[in-house]
Parts: sequence; structure tokens; C-alpha cells
Amino acid sequence: MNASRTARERVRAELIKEITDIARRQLATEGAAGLSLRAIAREMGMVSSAIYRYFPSRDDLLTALIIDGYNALGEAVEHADAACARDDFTGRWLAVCRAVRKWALAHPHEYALLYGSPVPGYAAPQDTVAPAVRDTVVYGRIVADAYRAGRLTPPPVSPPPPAVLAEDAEVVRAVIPGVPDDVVTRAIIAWTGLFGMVSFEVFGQFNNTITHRAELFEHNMTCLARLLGLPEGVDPREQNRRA
Amino acid sequence: MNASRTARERVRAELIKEITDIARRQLATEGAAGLSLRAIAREMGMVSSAIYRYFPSRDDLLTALIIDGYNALGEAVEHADAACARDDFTGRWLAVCRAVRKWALAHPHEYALLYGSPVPGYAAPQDTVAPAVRDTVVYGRIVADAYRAGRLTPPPVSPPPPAVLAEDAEVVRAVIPGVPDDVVTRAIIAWTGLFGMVSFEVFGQFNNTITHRAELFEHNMTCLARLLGLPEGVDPREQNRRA
DNA sequence: AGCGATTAGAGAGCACTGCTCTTGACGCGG
DNA sequence: CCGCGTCAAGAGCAGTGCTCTCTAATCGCT
Repeated sequence: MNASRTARERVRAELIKEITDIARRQLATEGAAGLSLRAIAREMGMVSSAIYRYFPSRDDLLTALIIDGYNALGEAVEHADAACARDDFTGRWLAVCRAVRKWALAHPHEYALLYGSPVPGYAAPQDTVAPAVRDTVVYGRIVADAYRAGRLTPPPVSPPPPAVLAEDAEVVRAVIPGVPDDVVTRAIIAWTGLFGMVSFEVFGQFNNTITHRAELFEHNMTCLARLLGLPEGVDPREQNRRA
Repeated sequence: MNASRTARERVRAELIKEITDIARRQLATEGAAGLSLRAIAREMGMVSSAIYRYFPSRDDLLTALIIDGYNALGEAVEHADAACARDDFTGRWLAVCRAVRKWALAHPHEYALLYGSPVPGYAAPQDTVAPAVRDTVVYGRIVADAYRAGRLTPPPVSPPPPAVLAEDAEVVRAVIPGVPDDVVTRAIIAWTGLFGMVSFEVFGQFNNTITHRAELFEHNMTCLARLLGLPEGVDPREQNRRA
């Protein structure tokens, strides 16, 4: 509760941080499967069993890293969005896209942990759901803002979503409040398209094929913006400013 | 070379098949990280070291599974495409989408192996590239066929791709022959959008959010078809026939 | 200040993994 | 029919996650 707890608790918090830091570094170099509690203990000059005082199991350490990852990505996305003019909705969308891609390329293994194959017997505990949607919340706000401002014009020939999707749309509106069903489905397309693109690049599907990945990404996200119904870049120079 | 090789070679081929079969089953239940050579040997009544006569390392076994996976998915996609009328390009695209989704949901761990996080220290050897693009080849043929038939009408407001992408488009045209650059980029959007959608579903990103996943998928793939420039379903009953 | 309770680390140990090496047996082709 | 090559077996190495017990340090409280 109060600011400076007992000395034990402070050193404990510090050790937890040191463990996760080393773990994150191991993750970056070896990948999730190479994460070894014993190696962490070795690097800290501890004995392996001592780690279990701080993380009851390897999966718990992994969960901590996942939560940290979601928060790091969410924070990057929040910052990217915050740096844009509030009414430049296309710019905000593109900024979010670039932030996701940049973070994913900088932390491929962490990205894999969040958006790649779920780890073996591991089921994400409930604590992860809140951080997991930080980026999505930002995205939802952009879409909702654009819609409220009347700047979300549906593309000419967009088929109406089937009626059954109405209930799902109701749930999705928790992050994209106040938009009709067809905007919800188009928003999902753009969002999954973003992560499909990033995953292809990070996971190596573009190897030996696509070389100008940044340009392709930029162009495709612009196309997805158009599909979403976002207006053409109000001021192209505005977009190039943060490249 | 000739049909019935020596008895030794035949039993060897059979053992290799048995190993991969058990491995595939292990993969399905435990995931890639739970794949254990010793467990396979145990199940076969062998001693663990004997496995190494057939697969020099765990990664080699994994590679075999990956190649098999790509081939299985590619085959499913090929069959789905082959079952469609050749000039029903939208139907062929949707059939491919459904085939990918169906296979991925039926074999989530194998799908994760192919399109999820790359495994730890493992680098895909050259033997995987040919099977890896079987599905993409089918997709490319559909796009190329549709374009050649003049049934690929670009959506009204699609921005032209930047000039630098021309060289990449040249490479991509190996699987989508004879189409202009803007078709190439739109094809990539649709393709990554498909896998983004499937990955979100298979990897659990839709948990607690989307319940009518088949309907959402169907609708979104239709939207992507429209973005690609494919015509509206020539005959809706034709599409419903294979659900 | 000191005492009892709590917590941290050390170490041994279990069951498991991938992988290597040697040994002995078996089958196939010259 | 005999020797070469292949094969299973077993022991063993280094590593893993995790549990248990034991000791020592620290904390809260009287």
C-alpha cells in the first residue's frame, strides 16, 4: 500500500524485475522455447530452485512476459495515436499500423508470443485480457471517432453483414462504441488484415519474395483504410512527417 | 528407383511413416513443444536411440512434419479449387478460403507450425519452399485466370501502388502470371487478410468476442473478394451448395 | 532487545529431454 | 556362405522443470 514498503519487499520487486529482464533478453535471443529458468538463475548467481520463490512455474514467468508484451505494444500504439491530430483519422490509423509493425519487427519473439502459436499446454489466464486489448481499444476509438465525425464513408459496393453477426457486433461495440454492424465487420477486416500482414513479415512468409516491405505495408494499410471507409489522406505531407 | 526395393528399404520406409504418424498425433495433442522422440520410441516399442537412424535430429522430424503439413494444406486447397466451375472466380476464391480455414481448424497445431511463430533455433531448409507455396500457387492461378477473363474489375478508389513495388511484383508474378502491379498488391492484401483472419481464430484472438466465426469469416472473405476486384457471386446458390 | 514467525536461498534429487557412442546381432548382396 | 552394412539396444552426458528439506537471514511484535 504505502510508498516504501519493507526492505524485503523492495528487494523482492527488484529481483522480479531482474528475472523478467533476463527472461526477456533470453526470449529475444533464443525464443520462447529457449527460455530456461536454470539459465536465468545461473546468470543471476542464484541456484535454480530460488527462482521458484518468485515465479511458481515457468508458465507464470511466461505469463508475466506476455502481459508485459501486451502492455509494451499497447503503449507504443497509444503513443503513436496520441501524436496525431485528433481529426486526422486516416493518419491515426496509419500511425497505429506503423507502430504495430515497428514494435513487432523490433521484438519478433515477443510478438510471436502474443500473436503467434499459443504455447504448448498453456492457457492465457484472465489477467492477460485487459492488457491484451490495449491496442485494440486505441483502434476502436479511432474508428468510433471517425464514424462520429461522419468521416467514415462506406465503400461503394460493400455487402451488408449477415444478421447473425448482430450479437457479436454488440460485444465488439464495447471497444468501438456507437457504430453500426457493417462498420464493425469492416473494422475487423482491417484489423485482422493489419496483423495478417505483420505476421507474414515477422514470421518469414515474405522471405525470398517481398523486399520493399515497408512500402508494401504502407500501401496495403492505405488500401485497408479505404476499405474501412476512412477518407483519403487529408494532407499527404502530414503522413510522411513521421516515417 | 524400381517399385519393390529391397525388404530392408521397405521396412525402413514403413518405419519412417509410422514415426511421422505418431509424431503428427503427438503434435495434435501436445503441440510442437511436446513432440518427444523418446515418447515416439516408447510408443513404437523401440529404444530412443533407434529413432536417430531415421531422423538425425528432432528438427529433421519437425521439418518432415512441416513439409507434410504444407502438402496437406496445399492438397486441400487444390481440391477445393478443382471442385469449382473454372469461370466462377469468386466461388473459387471462397472455396480456397474455406479450405484453408477448415484445414487450420482441424489441425491447429500443424497450422501453427506453418503460419505461427517459427520454432526456436529452427530455420526452414530449402526443401520446404516448394510445398510451402502450393496453396499460394492455387490462389495465384485463380487471380490470374480472373484477370485474363476480364472479370477482375478494380474497386473504384484503389490507390496505385508505389513505383518501388514494381520489382517485387515481378517476383510475385511467378505465381500470378500476367497481371499488373496493382492487382499484385491487392492480391497480397486479400491473401494476408485471409491468413490474418484464420490465425486470429485459430490462435484464440477471437475468444470471448466473436462467436459466429464461420459467418464472419464468410462475410469478410466476400468483402476481400470485392476488394480484390472479383465479381459478385454469379449465382449465390452455387456458393451455398458446398457449405 | 530479543523472540517467534515468516521468507529467502542452497542443495540434493526426481523424472524427463535430445543426443552420442559403443556393442552385438541380423539380413542382404557379391 | 561370408563379410559388409544396417540396425536395435543400452549406457551415458548434459541439460531441463520442479519438489523437497534444511539453514540462515529478516521482519513484526511484545
